[in-house]
Amino acid sequence: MSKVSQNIPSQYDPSKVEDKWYSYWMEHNYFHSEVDHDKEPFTIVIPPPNVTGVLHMGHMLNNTIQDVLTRRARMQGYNACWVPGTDHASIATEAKVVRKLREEGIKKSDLSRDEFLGHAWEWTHKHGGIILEQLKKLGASCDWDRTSFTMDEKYSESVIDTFIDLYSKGKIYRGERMINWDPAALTALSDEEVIHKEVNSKLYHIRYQIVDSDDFVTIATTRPETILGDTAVCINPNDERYTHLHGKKVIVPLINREVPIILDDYVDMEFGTGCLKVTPAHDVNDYELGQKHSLETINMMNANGTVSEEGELYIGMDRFEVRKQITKDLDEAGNLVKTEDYQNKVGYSERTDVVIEPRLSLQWWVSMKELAQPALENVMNDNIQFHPAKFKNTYRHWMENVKDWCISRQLWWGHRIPAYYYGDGDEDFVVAKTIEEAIELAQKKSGNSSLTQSDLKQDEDVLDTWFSSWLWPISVFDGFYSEEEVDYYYPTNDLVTAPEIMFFWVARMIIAGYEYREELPFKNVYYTGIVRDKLGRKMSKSLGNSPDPLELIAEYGADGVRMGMLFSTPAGNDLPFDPSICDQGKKFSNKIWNAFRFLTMNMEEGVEYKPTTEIDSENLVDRWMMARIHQTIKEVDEDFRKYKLNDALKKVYSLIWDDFCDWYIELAKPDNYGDKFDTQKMNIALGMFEQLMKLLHPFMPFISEEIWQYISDRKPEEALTISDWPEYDSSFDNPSDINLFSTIQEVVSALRNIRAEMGVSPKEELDVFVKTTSSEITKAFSSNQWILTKLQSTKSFKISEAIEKPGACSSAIVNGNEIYVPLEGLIDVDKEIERITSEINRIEGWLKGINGKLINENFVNNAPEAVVQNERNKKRDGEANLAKLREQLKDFE
RNA sequence: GGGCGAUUAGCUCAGUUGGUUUAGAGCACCUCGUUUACACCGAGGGGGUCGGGGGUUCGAGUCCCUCAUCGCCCA
Repeated sequence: MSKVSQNIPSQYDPSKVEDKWYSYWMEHNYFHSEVDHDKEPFTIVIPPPNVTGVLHMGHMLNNTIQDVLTRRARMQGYNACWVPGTDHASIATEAKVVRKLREEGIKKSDLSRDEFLGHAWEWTHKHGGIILEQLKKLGASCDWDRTSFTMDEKYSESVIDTFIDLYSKGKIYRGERMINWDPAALTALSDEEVIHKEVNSKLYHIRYQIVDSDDFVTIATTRPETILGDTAVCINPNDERYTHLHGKKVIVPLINREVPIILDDYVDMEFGTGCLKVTPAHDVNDYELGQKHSLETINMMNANGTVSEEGELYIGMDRFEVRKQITKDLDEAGNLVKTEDYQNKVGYSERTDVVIEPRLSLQWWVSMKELAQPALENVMNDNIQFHPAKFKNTYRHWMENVKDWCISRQLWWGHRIPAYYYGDGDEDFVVAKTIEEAIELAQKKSGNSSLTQSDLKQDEDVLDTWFSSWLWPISVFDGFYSEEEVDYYYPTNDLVTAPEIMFFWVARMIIAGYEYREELPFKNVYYTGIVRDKLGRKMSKSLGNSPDPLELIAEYGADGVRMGMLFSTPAGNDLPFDPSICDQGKKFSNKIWNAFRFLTMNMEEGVEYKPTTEIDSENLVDRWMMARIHQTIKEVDEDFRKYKLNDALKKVYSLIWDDFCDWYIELAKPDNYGDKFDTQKMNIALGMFEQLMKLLHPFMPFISEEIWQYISDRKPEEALTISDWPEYDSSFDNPSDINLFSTIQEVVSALRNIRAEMGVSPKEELDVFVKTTSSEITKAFSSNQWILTKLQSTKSFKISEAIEKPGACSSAIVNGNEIYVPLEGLIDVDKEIERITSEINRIEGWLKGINGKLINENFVNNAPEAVVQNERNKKRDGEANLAKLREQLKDFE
């Protein structure tokens, strides 16, 4: 090291460091990966954020974790490849573009499809890169050359080809079904895009007159407006209350339509009145009843949620207005029996947050049952591991009850469905990649060889966004058209994502993986928690309860934010976020910075320092520090294997702060004020610092690289980010050194404790006597006495088994060794008595428990010998200590 | 309504196959302190009997049952 500096500021300033190193890493292409069959790949594909989105706290957490995994793998020598990219987010983006156009006075309906798409692309190009740029600020070590977008040309082609393939295999079909309709976005949604919320509604009891009778039946409904579409009333055939109604008809109020009373044991006799109104066009269950009993379906609602012509009344009125009005009208007509408060769950659109309408509609579907099989099996048998594993249950439940997937969306932004219609019949269509192929197929299917391109009309709808995202781990490697990359990088290693998209995305990627590569898409899925605010609400832009990630980075540094988030989030647990947790990260940065700064202040001008791990084998402190480093390497590796990232970080944190800063550096300080470090001592300290920076780098890449580069002038190929991950070496991991040093630490703590309790200043020189339990301990303490005297100012320090307890003194016991500190004139007798008495009480309580066990014959006879022996040892040591304490107490009485 | 998971110090969480002490860590809190980096610091300290109840066991925060509260998923 040649850059000796006396003028490093005492406050670490990340803003001066982070951009510099990110640029350096980019400049040297460290994050780029190429196929290299001599190296094992480590691959992560990013969960592609919404192309028009901006970074939120969830992204911060998620991408920090991916970066930690990627950086460590890179250091371990894997060919690390983290593929970034964005998702076109059909509904969300289209909604934003429509809103933007509306603000400019343009209605979507006034534009042609192509014109609209022009605006959408413009928007995408303007906003699409923002979030990826923000990830760079966080330090994300993505291979930016591989940045993908779900609507890239090649990617789009794979989506269309997949559609065609599944259609040809009979796994995609077109059919009229009950779907979830979003009356605001004017599109169908999949089941997963519907959020069920508990709401306070009303249950309306409405009576229907029986035809040719003065009798009535009363039904209960939360949606009275749908009576416009009623085509039956259903009762349970076993319901004796209604036997007299079998075969009768009733009159739908207000519109006076006669509809049959049907019998079906689907009806729950306990619920409401036991009579169910049936509206086959507007309720999933009613639809099935309708099918079963061949009921008429009346589609009484328009796409935008207003009443249609078929509704006969309230035509053009909004559904919720109608609910109010019809209740009033029913009441006036004498049909409203009562209204009661009622809590129920209502489906809302994930994107637009409007109430979903069940609606009968002709859509495209993926038949899921068969496809889901391998995806279910390979998670349950742990071929794909979930972290934490508890999510397997949720996954299984969904997979076992999987429903067909509605994939068509009545939107323009996305992958347009490759179906071409040549007539009005339900089957008058073909599926083809191009219109040329479509013509050929259509001529064949219709038997009409005169069909031309102008007779064909392509489906107006686009595919669900997830129908493209499920190909992500394959398509980003061009896996549908070339084996070269996908063969090497696939299956990927880890996927880091939120549990909330387990079904939307994770499950479907697994399905696509087995369908198209007969192989899992990733080996591990790490589910992050949800970042919440103090009130437990999910942080979101719309709620306005999320801090701006870039401002956080500006305040605490990317390292500080990364560390703060990781520190407080075990895998799968929600993170109640408070910006102040980043403060701990910032403080840690500063601590590291100052530890390093202290070393530089102890360097001699003109000396060439060479960091080394060749420690002074005579020095217990060196041996102990190396042992702690290697112990930590081992533990951290184990934590990574279990995906316990926050445990790993805590261990590195404690190694640096507690072991290295609080003990190692303190003991490395020169004896005399103004002296500099001895060169070899400095080299060792720097060597250790290097190891620490390696362990820290995945978590805090910037400060670790900064210090690494400061320690020595490094060539580009020597950057920390591509250096070797430290390897555990058991020859350094010496438990007896660790034990001895811990005992010495306890002696120091005991002396500090005495000073604190007695109000003795740290500067006051003490006489210290240590009466040891054996000659081995005496020897060990004596040869390391310098450690004790360096950390405690002493006049004299005597160690022996034969120490006679001096007169008035304060005392302590460490592992049976007695420590005496004569404090003439300073001793507060009452305080000292209290100290000893409370210790005696503690040990007596402890021994009581132990004796209780040993007296119990069942314990002595049944417990394993080692356990019993251990209790006996505890009893022996405890009693010995007790005797010593009682002896000490005597002197004060 | 069905399923899953949680409930350990003021807060956030550890606690491995039931057996080292009267249950650990970080943050917060209290006391002292400007000692050769760091007050974004150092030293010391207080604080929980592990949601309630019952059971299994020589022994349970750790296994079983039950109740309560909270969260998530599904209908």
